[in-house]
Amino acid sequence: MKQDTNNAADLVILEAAENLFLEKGFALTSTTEIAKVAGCNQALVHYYFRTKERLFDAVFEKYAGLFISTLVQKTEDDISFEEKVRRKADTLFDLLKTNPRIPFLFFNELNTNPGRLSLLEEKIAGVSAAFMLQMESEIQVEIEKGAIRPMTATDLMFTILSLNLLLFLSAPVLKVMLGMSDTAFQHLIENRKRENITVILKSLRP
Amino acid sequence: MKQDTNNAADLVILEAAENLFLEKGFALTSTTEIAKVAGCNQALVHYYFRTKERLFDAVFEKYAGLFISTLVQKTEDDISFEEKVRRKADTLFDLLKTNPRIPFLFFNELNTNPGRLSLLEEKIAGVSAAFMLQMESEIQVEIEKGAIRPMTATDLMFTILSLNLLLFLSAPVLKVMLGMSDTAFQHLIENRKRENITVILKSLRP
DNA sequence: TGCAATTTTAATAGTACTATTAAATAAACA
DNA sequence: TGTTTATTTAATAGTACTATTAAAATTGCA
Repeated sequence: MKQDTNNAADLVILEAAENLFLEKGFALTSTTEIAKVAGCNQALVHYYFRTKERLFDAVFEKYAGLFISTLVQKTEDDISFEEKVRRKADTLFDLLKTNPRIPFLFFNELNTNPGRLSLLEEKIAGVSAAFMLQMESEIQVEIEKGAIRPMTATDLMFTILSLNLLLFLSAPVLKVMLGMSDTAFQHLIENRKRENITVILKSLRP
Repeated sequence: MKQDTNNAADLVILEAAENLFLEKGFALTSTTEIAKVAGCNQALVHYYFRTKERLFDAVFEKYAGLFISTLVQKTEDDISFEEKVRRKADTLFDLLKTNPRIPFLFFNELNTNPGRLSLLEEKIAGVSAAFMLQMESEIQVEIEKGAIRPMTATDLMFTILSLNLLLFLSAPVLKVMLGMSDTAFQHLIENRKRENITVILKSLRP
């Protein structure tokens, strides 16, 4: 592999693969191209990862872990429910801003390769159940106080996810449609962040 | 082509292609497979459509037209603004319910093949501008009345689209994650329809 | 019926991709 | 240094796919 880097070859390959998968998805990315971007022979990709599938799994698992752990992260205790919701949306938004192409990759691959679902399933099962139960009970308290309207934790999480995910899923379309520069688009993103949080918080109202 | 149908061959091919594209996307669908599903020789696919790309464009344009025209459809005049919003969300939801895989196909292809964007762009340009202006002025009236909070037509449309699109984009994931039967999933969908409309209407509040 | 146009097929050229293998090179180490 | 181990490459087997072509089958119609 290239001598101008002290990274281990497998990491260089992994990074090249990651970028290409994020750009074009699994099907349209070839190991030949990954090798070219990584600056090595195509056989080396297979030497380290055996199959293109395993290489993809490595990328997929990395980000699945990152997203899931962020989503189920417990917020501080000594803040209001509204503030907790705000922070949850905020954290998700920032994670997406740093990894804007991940939703595309996930939806694409989960839709085309149902087998990948089971991989995600086992990863999510334990952690999410605990988190959702906790949230459910907090919501129940708020409802009984009359602070928010009747709803479930699933309802709320789905709203938060929908608003934030779709922004980044549609980013490439929006950029072209609105003929925006990258900085103009950053502004739109920030505006929409505020709008998303507004919608989420208003949606709680009794 | 199969003799047990009186459909023209090109329509049978188009329908087969449509189903496969919706199931697996452009890249993972081969003309060989399309032919097999259509019950004809693979060369016939190329005889009628010349390239796989053109065949895809036919499917893409059909649904782009359907979705765009539904989205910019003017609602009746003699109903309240809130009712207009409700009906817009309602119509979109029903369209998605009838064509649940279209969002996946669109996002997938617009993300992987940026060239397709220009095709969509010209289709959308004229009609959407007029619709959005109309909506913008109606919103302005409501804001001045103090009936709704300050917001733009883009804000509102984005909220409506986010909530409804993501439900169907994530359907395959949800089905597996929640281990649901098809009928149980239909229930979830209908519940979420109500929830979406609730969120949208609450988000208008001053 | 017989001819012309259309539709369908078999065969295949050409390309690209995944994965493997065996050989070459470099690193580790005693 | 010499030998073992790990890394990298060139070569290639094997497969699948798009698109074309020429011939066969079918259809429409004079």
